[in-house]
Amino acid sequence: MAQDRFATLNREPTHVVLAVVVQIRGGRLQTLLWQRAREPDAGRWSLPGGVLGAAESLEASIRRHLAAKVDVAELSHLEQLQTLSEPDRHPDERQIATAYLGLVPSDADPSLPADTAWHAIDALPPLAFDHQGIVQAARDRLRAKLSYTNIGFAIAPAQFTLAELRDLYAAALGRAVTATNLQRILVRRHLLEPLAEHRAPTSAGGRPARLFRFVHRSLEITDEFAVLRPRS
Amino acid sequence: MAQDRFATLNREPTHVVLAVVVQIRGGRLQTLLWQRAREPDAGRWSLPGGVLGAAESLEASIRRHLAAKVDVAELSHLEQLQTLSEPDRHPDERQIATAYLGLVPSDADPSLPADTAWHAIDALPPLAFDHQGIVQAARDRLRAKLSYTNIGFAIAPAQFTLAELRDLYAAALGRAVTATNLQRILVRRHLLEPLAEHRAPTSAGGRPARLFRFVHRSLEITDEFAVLRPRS
DNA sequence: GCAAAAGTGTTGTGTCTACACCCATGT
DNA sequence: ACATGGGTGTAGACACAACACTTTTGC
Repeated sequence: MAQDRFATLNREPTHVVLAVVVQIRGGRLQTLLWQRAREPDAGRWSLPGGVLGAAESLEASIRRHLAAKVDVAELSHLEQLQTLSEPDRHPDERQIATAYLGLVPSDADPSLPADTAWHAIDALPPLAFDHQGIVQAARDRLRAKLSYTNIGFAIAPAQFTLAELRDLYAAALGRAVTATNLQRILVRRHLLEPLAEHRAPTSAGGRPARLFRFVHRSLEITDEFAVLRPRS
Repeated sequence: MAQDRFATLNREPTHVVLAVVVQIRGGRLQTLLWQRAREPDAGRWSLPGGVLGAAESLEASIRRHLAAKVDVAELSHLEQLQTLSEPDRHPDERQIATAYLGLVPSDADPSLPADTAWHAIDALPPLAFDHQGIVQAARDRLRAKLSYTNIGFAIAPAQFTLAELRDLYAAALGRAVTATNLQRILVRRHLLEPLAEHRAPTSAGGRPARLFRFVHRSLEITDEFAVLRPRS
């Protein structure tokens, strides 16, 4: 295949890697954006990333580029989203872009360079190029996976109360979630396990909340084939 | 981003596009493979595809390359799977590959070139490069989407009996499926609609089977957010 | 005691699997 | 008539949402 030749320009397009780095901050789903200094689209916010190196994989590349913006050790999960290739997606040159979804636990607070900031996904500024659609795809992917995988581990701290986890799920899903049912679903599926410790109540009083943690801290499919599956 | 420079070789890798073209033939899930004529991996079976052109999108490119193997009009569905980028995935040169999943309805029988043939996915020959894993990913994607989308339209003919559809689902899922429950699930979700016509029984007798068709013939999510969703 | 927050019990509903039973045709 | 394959009825299991109720704390 590599030897095939056909009658088009032989110049390879530039391959860039982008990431939608998502964290729940202040009860809202937010993503990391970087303000472009140069044309095209100077001044516009865009997804962090950069050009793929000659000897690195896409995942290694996005980790390398993100390291300039955040502490990569804070990334609890990273997965490939899609590759964009419309010939006119970049005004100046032919550019292929592979987008990743990265998740940061809600208790991390990485320091950021001056040109980089968190933005709420439901109130984004105008974004450069086709980045708006990539962010929406990332949000949809996260929402879907909250339903059939254990991906909650990647947005939550190592330990948390159910009320805290409920707020994280509610922020990610964009709708109210009850702690009661959330607990039953996640415990029934063996995603969540209770710890012996409790969290002391605030000055407002209330019963001390039990702490929980996710059983596994890497992605697992927990509800495969919802339908057309035999009982046993 | 495009202007960024860093201390690696500036030569862009070759970008190829591959497709796992899937059809159910003879009650088995099969995929289209092409026998490599040249080194590396000469003689090995590999996924059809080719080099991305300078002015085309990935999807346009895979359609163009597939046109050399099958009648592209037979493709009922085409979606991007993933992009592979391990630096050593090709022995001779740096190569990025974007893989697609293509579906062909079971009643199509496209004519094929001499170097191309259908192979049952559960009994593949050794494949070139990392193509084995791509085929598995394609199969898993199809199986999952049969549960929560209307993707059945893409493996089925325009009209079919429930017994025929059951056999297609069974072949794709790799497990027994009952026509009774399949009908109820798909009719309840308004994916399937009955037609007035019936199919005449064979010489073996039996009640004439009603014909059905899919309501929509493009991909739709039909069972989003199985969990944590209010009763509405 | 009372407010506040966490946690449990329980009921009802909808979706699915499984299986028995009925229907329509050819020979 | 009876074999063959298509189609329907129905019961039971299960997972889930909803909500009332109980528990444990601070003030």
